[in-house]
Amino acid sequence: MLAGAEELLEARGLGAVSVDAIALRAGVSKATIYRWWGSKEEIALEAFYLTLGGPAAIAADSGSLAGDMQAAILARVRLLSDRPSVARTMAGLVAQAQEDPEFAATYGRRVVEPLREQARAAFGRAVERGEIRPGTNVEAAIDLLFGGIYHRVWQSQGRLDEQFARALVEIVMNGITVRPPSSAA
Amino acid sequence: MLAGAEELLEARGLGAVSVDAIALRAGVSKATIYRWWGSKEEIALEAFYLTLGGPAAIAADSGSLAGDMQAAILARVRLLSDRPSVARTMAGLVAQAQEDPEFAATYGRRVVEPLREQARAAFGRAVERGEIRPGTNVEAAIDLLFGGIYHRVWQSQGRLDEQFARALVEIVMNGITVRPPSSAA
Amino acid sequence: MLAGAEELLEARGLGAVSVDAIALRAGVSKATIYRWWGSKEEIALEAFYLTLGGPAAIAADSGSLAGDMQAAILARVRLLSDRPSVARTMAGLVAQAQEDPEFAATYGRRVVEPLREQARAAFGRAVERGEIRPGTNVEAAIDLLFGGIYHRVWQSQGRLDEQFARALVEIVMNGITVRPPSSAA
Amino acid sequence: MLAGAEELLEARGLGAVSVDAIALRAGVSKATIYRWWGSKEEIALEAFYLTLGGPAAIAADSGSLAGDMQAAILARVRLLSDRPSVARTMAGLVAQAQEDPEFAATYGRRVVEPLREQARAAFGRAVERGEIRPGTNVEAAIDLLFGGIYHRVWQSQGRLDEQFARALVEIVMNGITVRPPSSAA
DNA sequence: CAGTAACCGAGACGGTACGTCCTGTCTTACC
DNA sequence: GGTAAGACAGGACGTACCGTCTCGGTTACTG
Repeated sequence: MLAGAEELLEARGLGAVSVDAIALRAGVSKATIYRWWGSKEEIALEAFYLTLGGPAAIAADSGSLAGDMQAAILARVRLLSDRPSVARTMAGLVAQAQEDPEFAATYGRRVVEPLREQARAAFGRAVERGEIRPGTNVEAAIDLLFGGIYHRVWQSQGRLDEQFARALVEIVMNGITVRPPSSAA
Repeated sequence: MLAGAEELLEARGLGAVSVDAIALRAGVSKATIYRWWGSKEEIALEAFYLTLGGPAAIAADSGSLAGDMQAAILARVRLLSDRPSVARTMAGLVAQAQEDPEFAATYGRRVVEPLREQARAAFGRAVERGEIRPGTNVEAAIDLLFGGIYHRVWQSQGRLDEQFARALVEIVMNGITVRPPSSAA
Repeated sequence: MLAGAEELLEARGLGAVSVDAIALRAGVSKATIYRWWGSKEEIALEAFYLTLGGPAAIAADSGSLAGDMQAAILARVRLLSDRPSVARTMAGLVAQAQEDPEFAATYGRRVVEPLREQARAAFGRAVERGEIRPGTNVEAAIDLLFGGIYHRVWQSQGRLDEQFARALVEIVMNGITVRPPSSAA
Repeated sequence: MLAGAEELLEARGLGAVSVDAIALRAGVSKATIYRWWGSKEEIALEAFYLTLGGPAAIAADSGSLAGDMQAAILARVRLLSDRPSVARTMAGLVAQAQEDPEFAATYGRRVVEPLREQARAAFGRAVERGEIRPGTNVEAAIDLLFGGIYHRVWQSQGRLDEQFARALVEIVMNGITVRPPSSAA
């Protein structure tokens, strides 16, 4: 059922897929669909659940924040560049989240939080190791890194590759200025 | 006409506004709308044109890259936090851009490029001043900064305020690590 | 549903009735209408089905061809003169039949054939009784009688009354020449 | 202009021809069309004017009523069978005449009356010659003859040929009964 | 021979209806 | 008792015409 929905989404995109089509493909009645989900966006979200956020796959500790971030960012970059339909569908989910607070909550819980949680853990380890400056706004750093990816793929429409992923991490780690000041924020 | 559309979008959101409703509100026939625009997303884009990207409002040179970035980021943050309907509508535009390449091109030209252009100019001045490290991936830095904003408002659903804007710029300028090495990751 | 359509047709005429209006009046969705009928003409045809041709109401045998014809012609004349909207609507159906062969078939089956069948039966009895000349073109006689009515009401715009009905039958029965020869023209 | 309209009508039929299409074909602006005609039906009527009724083409006196009728009926039968689009278009004109009294008047004046006038003249000569029974309803006879043709072509959908034309005249002249009574109507 | 009026093509426009599609609810009949 | 099948009201879609209307650019009259 969710598998069929996923195939349809890959093939046609969220906007061009109707609940009727999903029901037909799954050999299921529309009423049954509405018994379990509230909209095609919820179906898409569930269909891509593991792919998009999953139940916080335990990320290995690489020993350095840069390594952990690199791994997380690269994973997401690869997902979005290898399966363009996932990026396309996510844009639809994000749009839906702006119009439906309940869906927004589900989206946050299923997609955003697992990744943030993972990132927070990595930052936590970095704090213990003394890798990052005290007073650093960790939440902002996370928004920066992931936001950079989505902005690239959704808005700038630029190349989304490993080199770009590295550049993101490099900048967030070290900044771009020539002579980093000794105190901050 | 565009004014009426804008009001409707503010009031109801892109998803809940129909072309019929826009036509009715504007005292205009639907055929006329389709003569000039291809979808309600195009109308929304044009209605918010100046607001969203405008014809590259010449940004003042504050003398430092940090100052220029601060100004640009703060402006966008204020736009999205003061007028939540703009953020909501933009999510719909971005989703539409993923499904319609022609619209994506228009969106890029009208919304993304003006801001990037402004940012590129600021970065160019910074290079001349020797403010940033050679080899810095300027495009990635721009995606980071703006992407951070959108990720915050659309996905993290966190507070979007001046403090957040400052944190974004601070991190991109100076990084987060304690002792910035000369090369990274 | 058909009752509502009939009222609308009576009140406004086929040309001025829209499918939307029929749907609204019947408290029915337009999609439902198109699920069952292909055009407003088909609706009109079905709405007037019994009125226009019906399932060949068994016509009584009056004992003579003149009597049978008189009854049939008079019935139609009364229908068209008592309910002018029926005549008006039929003209629209006939026009539609010229442009849509499938509709023409339905029209023939539902409107024309039942009456012709009835008339053929009456002529068959007349042949058995030896009332009519051998070699008579029965089909032409039927077209004459009914055609006379429609020509009067649609084209000549003359009075359509019992006297006219009698004149039609009288002429077809006995001709108009003074001394009917045994062969003609 | 009218020539172009006629071609379009032949090719597509009244229902499928729009005023825009006529204007385009004639290289004329729509406003100009509406300056001269009130509807596409009026255009069609004028385009087929001579064909359909003309300014009472003086019909030759064949010397007998049967001959005169034969000529008139045959002419109309040939017109409708040789140019099916004329029959098709006329059905549209007749339908329009039922919905628009002003158009009905024009239609009567241009199409119906010229033929009736010609027929009346022939009947008048027949009366002088003593060919027809006194008290004969001439108007009914005319409706019968022409109506028979239209009923055949529009409703019965049967063959419209010379044999049918002869049968119509034969029946109206001599009736169909074996032994015509000596008094009538 | 210039100035002016009438006309016309082009086509945008407000409006109405079209026929299609999809949504979310409901009922029916089967298993 | 749950479910497929699918009918249904509702409503938006994008298109096609209608009849009206303004534009300019020509003619063809007039002074």
